[in-house]
Amino acid sequence: MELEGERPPAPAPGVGRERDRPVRWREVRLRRSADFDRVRREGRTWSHPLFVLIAAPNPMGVTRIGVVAGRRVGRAVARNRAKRLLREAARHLHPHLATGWDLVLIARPPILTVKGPQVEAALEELARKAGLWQEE
RNA sequence: CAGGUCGGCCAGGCGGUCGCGCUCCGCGCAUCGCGCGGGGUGAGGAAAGUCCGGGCUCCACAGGGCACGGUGCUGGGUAACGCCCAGGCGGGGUAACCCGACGGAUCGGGCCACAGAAACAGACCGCCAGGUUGGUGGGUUAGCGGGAUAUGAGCAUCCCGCUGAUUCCCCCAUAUACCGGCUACCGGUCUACCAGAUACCCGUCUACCAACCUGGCAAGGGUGAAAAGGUGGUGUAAGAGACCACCGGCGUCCGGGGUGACCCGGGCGGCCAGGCAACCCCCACCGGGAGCAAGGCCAAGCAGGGGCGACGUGGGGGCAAGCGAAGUGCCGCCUGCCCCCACACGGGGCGGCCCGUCCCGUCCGAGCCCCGGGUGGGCCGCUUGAGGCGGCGGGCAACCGCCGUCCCAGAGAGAUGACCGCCCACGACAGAACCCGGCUUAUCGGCCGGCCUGGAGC
RNA sequence: GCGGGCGUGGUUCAGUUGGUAGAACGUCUCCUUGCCAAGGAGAAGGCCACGGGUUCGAGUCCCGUCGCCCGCU
Repeated sequence: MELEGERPPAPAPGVGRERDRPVRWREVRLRRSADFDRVRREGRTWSHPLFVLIAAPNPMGVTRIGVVAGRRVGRAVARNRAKRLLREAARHLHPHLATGWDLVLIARPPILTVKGPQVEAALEELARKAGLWQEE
């Protein structure tokens, strides 16, 4: 399912491969408003009915992930639900993602109709399209 | 048992794997801090909407008046409320029970479309009295007169006219005779006088209809959401609370009950004239402004520029320099700086205005406006509180007091999720962001209790 | 957290002392033209966002709900 054509720059080399270790989610979160703005301004976009993936390279050697659910998704309960599903999927699949990227996941309303594994499958599909997927 | 009504409670549960926020203990690295292991704890009845009320924090705290906003039966509860409890009154329901912005309409302004005579004061139809003018049909029958036919003449027969407005019949008219309907109209039904003379003459009495005029009336009709107390009687030309009886309502006074709203009984009064104050308004009571992005501390960083802007005046004091032939003293004059007082002006506190008051400033300038620059990190506030539970006591209750006991989320891109198994029989509305008390709205289903109505059985 | 505004025909908007809801454009029918457009004549189309209340009567006044938009910090 490798996508041909132009591809984002290769991940920074020489980063340790510690995929066996459980990911410490709090260390790989994208937190600052400036980071979100930078990714959405400079990054490339891949979309899926459940959510949208935006990716931009960073020079830090780690892959950070931010999660967004706007008012279109629903009220507070619905937005929390959407962000939890996206965080859980990202946490599980983080070891398979290329390093040195900042990712933003934007929830769409249909995500409320599915369960966890479908979100993980959708994230894997988008990661493959973006060329960020690394088979173990 | 069925239906109804009111109140209270629960908000899927258990187990396993991988994860999250906070916190405690131990160990390790070891400056903050980080990592590992273990324990504890972790969203709601509405956390929601932000419709009220407070606490807390900062700003401001002589005060007065006027605005503005809110609340609106009474008493109580409370930190406070527009909330709650109890009671009163009004309305709904067979009942339990539920609902009610529920002060004032004889201080004033305003509004009440259309219809209707009139919407708060009146007369369209109508009823009554008086006056003026005009009118009251036809038939039959009778009388009288005339004529025609016929005859000697008459009677008789036929025709016409007049009279009896009244006795027999018919028709017509009449919105207060009655019934029905599409209701000032239409249809149907009923009634339409009395007396008197010889229905002849004279005279008298009197009825009815129409139009108009003058006056009286407010019963009835019709309009409307709303029209002047209701029923019966007296009374009158016709009528009317004009008067009377009973009933209903209003005002006022007295007596009684209640803290009070209000209720009960009695007397008196005129029946005086509606509704809307979620229209203005009046009355009573309440209300400073902002909000945890409040506010405080630490660290880091930066760069300033422009515009508007009040006239100042008088007095006093201190210091310094100069001048008055001389003088480190005294006095006077003058200049500069600083301070105080009074007045004027400008600005601010003072939330909208005025008075008043306090503070700052008046050309080295208070304050205001515009442009530009830096930061957007950390800590505190931050959860022990009008707190939960249990018991006792007070109170009809809301609630309050005392004692005991418990600690029960504190995040900061923002913590409860993912997967599997089982059970109940499939899980609704929905996520804390400073904290409480209420209200309102959303909500699958289940449990418990009080009361009411109906039916059945003992 | 605090504050403000708006929901009316298909669309854009009016609508004051509360009294039968209007305009423009659009739609439809007819006329005009060989045909279309323009033009002329006429018509249809609204539970005034929703639910209660006040009033005889509510688009309008009061309370609540929903949706959309804006401002300040």
